[in-house]
Amino acid sequence: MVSQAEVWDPFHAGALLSQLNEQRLAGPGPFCDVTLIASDDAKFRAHQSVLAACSPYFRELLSSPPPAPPRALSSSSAALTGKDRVLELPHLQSRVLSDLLDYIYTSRVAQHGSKGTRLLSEAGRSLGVPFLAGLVGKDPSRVKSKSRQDKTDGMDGTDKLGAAKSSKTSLSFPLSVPFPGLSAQNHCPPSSSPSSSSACATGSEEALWKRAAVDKHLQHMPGLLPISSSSSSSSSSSSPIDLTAPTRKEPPSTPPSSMTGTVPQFLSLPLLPPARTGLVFPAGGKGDSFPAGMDSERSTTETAQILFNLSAMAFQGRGQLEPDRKEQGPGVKQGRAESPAAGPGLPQTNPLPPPLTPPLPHGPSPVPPKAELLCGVCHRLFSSASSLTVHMRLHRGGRALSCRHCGKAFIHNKRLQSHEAICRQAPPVLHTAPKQEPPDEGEEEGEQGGGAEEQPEHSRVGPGRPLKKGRGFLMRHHRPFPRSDLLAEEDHFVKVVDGHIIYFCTVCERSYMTLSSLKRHSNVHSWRRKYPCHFCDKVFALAEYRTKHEVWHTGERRYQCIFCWEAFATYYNLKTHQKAFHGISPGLISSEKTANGGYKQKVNALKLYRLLPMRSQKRPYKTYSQSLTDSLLLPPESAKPLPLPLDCSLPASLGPSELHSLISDGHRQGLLADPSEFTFGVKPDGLGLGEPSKLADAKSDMRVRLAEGGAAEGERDTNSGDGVLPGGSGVRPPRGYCGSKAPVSSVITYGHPKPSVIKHGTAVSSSVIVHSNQISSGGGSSFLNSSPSEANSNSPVPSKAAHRPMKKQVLKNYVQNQSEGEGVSTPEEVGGKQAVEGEERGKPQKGRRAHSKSVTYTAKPACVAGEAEVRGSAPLCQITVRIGEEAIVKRSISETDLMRDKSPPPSKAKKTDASVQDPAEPHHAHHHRHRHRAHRGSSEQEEEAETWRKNPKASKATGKVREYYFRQEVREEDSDQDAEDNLWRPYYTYKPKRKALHVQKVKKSSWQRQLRYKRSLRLLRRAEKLMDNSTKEEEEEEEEEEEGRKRRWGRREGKKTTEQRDAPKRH
DNA sequence: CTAGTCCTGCCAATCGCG
DNA sequence: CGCGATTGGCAGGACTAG
Ligand SMILES: [Zn+2]
Ligand SMILES: [Zn+2]
Ligand SMILES: [Zn+2]
Repeated sequence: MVSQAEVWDPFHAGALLSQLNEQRLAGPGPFCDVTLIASDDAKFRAHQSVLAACSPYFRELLSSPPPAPPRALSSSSAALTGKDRVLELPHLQSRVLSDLLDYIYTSRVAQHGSKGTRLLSEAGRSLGVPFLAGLVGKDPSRVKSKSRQDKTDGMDGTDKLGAAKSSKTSLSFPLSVPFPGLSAQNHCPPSSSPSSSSACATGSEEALWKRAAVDKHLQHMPGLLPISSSSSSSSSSSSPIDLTAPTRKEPPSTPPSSMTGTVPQFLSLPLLPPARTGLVFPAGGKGDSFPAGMDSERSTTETAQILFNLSAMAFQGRGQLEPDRKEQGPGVKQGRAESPAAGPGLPQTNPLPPPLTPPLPHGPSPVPPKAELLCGVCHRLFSSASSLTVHMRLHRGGRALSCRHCGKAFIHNKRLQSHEAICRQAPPVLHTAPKQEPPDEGEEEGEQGGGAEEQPEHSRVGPGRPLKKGRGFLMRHHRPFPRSDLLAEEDHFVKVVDGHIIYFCTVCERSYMTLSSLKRHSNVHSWRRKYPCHFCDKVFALAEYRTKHEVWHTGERRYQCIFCWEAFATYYNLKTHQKAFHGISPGLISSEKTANGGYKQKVNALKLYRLLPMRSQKRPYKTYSQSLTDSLLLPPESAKPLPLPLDCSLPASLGPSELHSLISDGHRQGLLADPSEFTFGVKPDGLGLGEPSKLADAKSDMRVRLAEGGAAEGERDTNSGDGVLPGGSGVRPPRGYCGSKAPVSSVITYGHPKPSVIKHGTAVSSSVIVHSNQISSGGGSSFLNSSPSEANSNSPVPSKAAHRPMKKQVLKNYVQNQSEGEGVSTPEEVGGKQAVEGEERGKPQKGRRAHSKSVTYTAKPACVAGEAEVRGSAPLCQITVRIGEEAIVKRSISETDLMRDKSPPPSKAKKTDASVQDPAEPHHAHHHRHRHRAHRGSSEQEEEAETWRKNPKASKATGKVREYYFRQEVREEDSDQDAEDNLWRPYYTYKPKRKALHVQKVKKSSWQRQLRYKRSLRLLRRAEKLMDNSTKEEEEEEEEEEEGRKRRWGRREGKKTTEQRDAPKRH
């Protein structure tokens, strides 16, 4: 077929195959359009055309419109884009399927023992892949070298195609593995990379990775593989050899049109970079490296044929295979011009060139209901298929990447790349270790206690390995104690740079200025400790994460804006609010941060917000920030019970119902009314955490009063609203969550009147100008909430906690506060001033008199910032803070400008809505699927905690109940499978931060060197570990990371930031 | 791009030990 | 009480998802 005049690239087939293989292994990229699900639910990504090209079975399957069932499946198990198909292959185990795909994409067959081979062979028969079918009884090695004929023999009836192919065999295409010359770099020159999509590495690293891959291939495929005569190539008509055939047929529309069989054509192939062209006759080079000859004999393998067949269509549009689908882009079909015969891989059934006639009803329906745009993994809903597709990367994506050396699976290319570099370096250890998966599996099992997921097959790591489900991954986190310990020991290494000690995580190489930070971080890898949410099944690696997360459940809003008194759930929300409504630039708000993103309290930082005490005081002490903050700005106010913590302030006398009624009237439904308002405990609002709880409303007044009253009472033991959280919802913590009960210190010292002071602004740059004189001390802040309410009768908390005496200081302060309370400006006052703006918000207006000295903060609109004032433009808002006892906020700004317009950010509305329905954190709602079960941990603590949860009362007996109560971190041992599902994981993986490097900018180069050195050390360590059988740890960790990484990389691979960050690390 | 999460330096509070 | 080791809260920039 190839015309004599034609020039052909002997390496094309191999390179193409290689690329295709990479595509599928790379995870959910734009190229793979079918997901295969093995009996054990393992999922594999592949190309429809490739599958169809090599298996009649797939061809048929894919050529027909997706059956309804499949669809369902797709929606549930994997989100797919319209084009994507999901094929469930219940008769194939993941391992077999993996091997099958490996074969299809690499021409190689992994030997897994007779059984494995047998299974594979069976699969080959059932799928019509002669070569595989013929594996049984054949010597693997031989098999490899076998010619097509052999394969043909094995074929089953399934192959309709069978016959045809042989003829074509004659043409040989070296399956080449990309010869050296073709190395990835060539394919994807960094410089040119941009054009290359996923297939090509965008970055240099990627290039390396590819190169590695190539090398690998070479190793594995030293010679040319025999061409299998397999029938696989579906179309008899299409001769594998005949390059032109397919191409020529192409319809005008297709891009691939270029393929004419001539050299140029090849060039045009998307997969192969132009560079390749030059390769056309790598003559010299290739000959050397490859035995070359690309004679007919060696040349093509079955896969090669497939590739050839595909080459024509591959990029025309995947649609070909799935002509029926409407979803495919409109353009998709166009590509398909060829007659059935022409398209090798194409199902003859769909000759439809007719893009026109697309859709079958059941196919992915043209317009899938949105309902279908549901992530099968997390159940999240998406508005568009594309978004869902992207999202799915998070779940499945690139699990399939595997190390060519050891087979270890990775989610992200980068990770793989780095791993391979290492792997190559330390072949002995790493290579083998991974393969000895047994340990790994064993470990999981042991730890998991029979996790549902353990499937030996899955555990295998290697190319084409099944994607593990989230659960599977998670499970890996569990390590036996011993290991963790071991890990712990090696969790870091230290470097001294310029006299500074820098701690590095051995796992991810992130650097830390402090050991404590590193240790804290290391748990992310080791999961030595787990911090389960008290409300849901999520588990976190850092206590802080859990704490923050729980806010979603409690609805607690601790960040109060001093300008408008609105309270927010997170600092972020507060900041956003102030920026939007008060024109305050973050910079002014407070502390300065360290180069690393860490934070350093400024001595005279001015805080424009108040941080209310944590409702669930896990730690009965006032935080550093609190004291500072309060002392600075809030002194006066603090005296007064803030409205926020209703629960705290709520007098017992007042029944919830009353409150409720109060609340209910007014703004309840109003725009402004936010859920937060109704925090009384009556209902869990759990709502918009992001939303400010409006202190100002009418209710606020009430609250204030109540609060005061409550405060007066001192600690109200009887807190009717026990479930209520400050600012928040009445959600009651389920398992041992101790709400306000915590003894503690919520009350903080307040009092020292040190008037900080502020001044009005003139000049500080941004919008707010402040000037503080002496900020000094202070102790603190005051929160009414302090009431140690321990007592809530309801509170599950054991008496112990309740009984805990408040600190003297705290009490003292508290008392003081109480007394001062009267004079202090209350929110009400503020409200009054705000009244202007406040209507919407329903803030009460109460006129108040300012006492003592006051300072005025001027906030301008962000846009106007600073300058406006200079010019004399009116400040958006002025805040007067009275030093001493009360703070008064004056707002001269028109509310409208500030608040109304911006008003409730969209997010607000959303959240509210959502929240109403489900108090739970929006994002993790889906996590609830799996119940977090009791931890079986051996650790006492854990048990305790558990006990508590199950039966709070039971735990009371122990004197330490409280501790447990508050600290439920679970040790590794307790791993619980279910819990694992919910393990927290970052969006991205841990890698050295760029900033860390920045910090040391000057020394950057040296750092890099060090890192490199470090890495080598790490390798050594790893090797050691491996020797110890501790391989898993790393793997596990890596996998975890990988997941995140994959996400990250997937998205940002090409970005500078990423590169930069990596650079130091990698180079 | 925005909204929101993640990370990590810094430090408060606690715990264990003497 | 001091001291060292831990734990984890906080800020706010870095970074991700959508
Ligand atoms: Zn790390
Ligand atoms: Zn939760
Ligand atoms: Zn505000």
